[in-house]
Amino acid sequence: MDMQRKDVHNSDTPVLCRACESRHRGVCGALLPEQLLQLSKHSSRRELEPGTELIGESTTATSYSNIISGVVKLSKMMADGRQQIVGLQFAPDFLGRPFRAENGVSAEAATGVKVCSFPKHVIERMIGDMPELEHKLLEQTLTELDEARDWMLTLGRKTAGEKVASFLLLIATHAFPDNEEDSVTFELPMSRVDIADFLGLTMETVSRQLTKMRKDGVIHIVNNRQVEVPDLSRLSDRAGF
Amino acid sequence: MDMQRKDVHNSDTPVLCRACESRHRGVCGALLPEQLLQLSKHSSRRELEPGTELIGESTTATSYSNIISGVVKLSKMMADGRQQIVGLQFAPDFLGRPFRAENGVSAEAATGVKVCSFPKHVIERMIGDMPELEHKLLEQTLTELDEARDWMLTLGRKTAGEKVASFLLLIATHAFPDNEEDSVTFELPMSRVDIADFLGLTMETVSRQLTKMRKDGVIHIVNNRQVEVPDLSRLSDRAGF
DNA sequence: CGTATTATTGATATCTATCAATTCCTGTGG
DNA sequence: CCACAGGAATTGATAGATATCAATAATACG
Repeated sequence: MDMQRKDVHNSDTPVLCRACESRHRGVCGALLPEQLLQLSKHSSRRELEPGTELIGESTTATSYSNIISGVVKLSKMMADGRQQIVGLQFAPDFLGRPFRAENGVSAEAATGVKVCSFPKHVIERMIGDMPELEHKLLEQTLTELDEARDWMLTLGRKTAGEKVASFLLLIATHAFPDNEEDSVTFELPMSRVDIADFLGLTMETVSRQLTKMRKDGVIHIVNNRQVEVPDLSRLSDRAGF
Repeated sequence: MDMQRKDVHNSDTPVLCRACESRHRGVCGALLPEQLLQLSKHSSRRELEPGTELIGESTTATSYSNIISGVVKLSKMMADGRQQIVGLQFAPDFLGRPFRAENGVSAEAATGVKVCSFPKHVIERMIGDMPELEHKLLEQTLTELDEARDWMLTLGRKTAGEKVASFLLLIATHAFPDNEEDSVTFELPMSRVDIADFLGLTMETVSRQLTKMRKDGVIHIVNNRQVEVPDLSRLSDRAGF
């Protein structure tokens, strides 16, 4: 079931969208050129530095965004400062919660991020008019729910070593969604502290596990951020699959 | 925004639904009497013993259900047997994943459970016809996603004591959604092993933490399953809020 | 009642966190 | 291009929390 619509005549497509990498992906993929035009009238593209906050944990969102490129981290914090990253969002994910007053999580650019944003009321009206759009939203939400539950297993039942391997596998598969090779090289989208906050560990434990995997030849650490995995199936084994 | 429709004339309502506790709740609340009639032609009520499996982790679901009463636990298992409960579902939650081939989780009756089930294709056709129904589904999915992320914080960053307190609080609030009192007594819907699998702990640790809370006067354990909480705010403090 | 299951309690082992140095990158200015 | 500063990451020593293994106690059930 392919929801994407290809524009036969580019002239129908709004200027802003014409060069957009996500034109046919994510929620925009569900829109007709005419609807896209409507939306694009109110939308704006922004580039965000790593660390920029997009959404506060208990603020009411006034705008929604499509991620064009980069990685956004969603996190929750306890009163005493303990933090847990509850999800990573990649292009072309949709960012924001229609019909929900509070967000419950804060969203922050992990890497440099390009987004296309539009005001809350515009998208909500369009959703009311277009079942197709709401369907797309349900699809993404179901996917996020599956990912959240997968990660609950990781957080609750895996050892530190398995957790770190699971994280590397997650990044590797998202960086190269349809990779067929055994070997991949990729850039980690975040610091050791962030990785620890995603895995429910400390920075030191993450570091030690990375070192261990390096010594065992499962990974090669090019520099702090670049990692090479010579054999994905060995990494997969380490992740507990 | 109240999605429920009250039937002015009961005569419109199908016999099966007339006495149903969930008639105006969950997905059924979004349906008109005539649509309800359509659905009820293919639906059947079942009562399930504790421990009955509703959905297998990697099986394709052929039917969907509304929970009328009781608690259903959703869980994931690793190859070596480690288990993690990734969610609890209470009435009037909807059980099943439209548009998704695999379930990814297994569902099992934690307590005795009453459900109202209908075949996959019936509900999927109705969803196509009724945006309202899909909206309801999106709402529930968003709620489940929020709950999953809350629990990720619990699993990743809370201590054993905080985890057990969080669990008791979860059950207390679901058993009595609009309780105003300080004090509540309720029945735990599952065994110590299950609680441990939900919290990412061992049975022994759960037991020790319960004993500790009992000695500290935060809870009173009537018997293995019955728990009394004299002061919910003290429990709340223990949960890390 | 007596038996089987479930839960508690105890002793010890193991894993991860914490605290404390280094060491390694990265980026900047000479 | 090199030296240096500051942050990020690694490594080491130790403490603390939870798991594991084992025994006992309580509860549910026939």
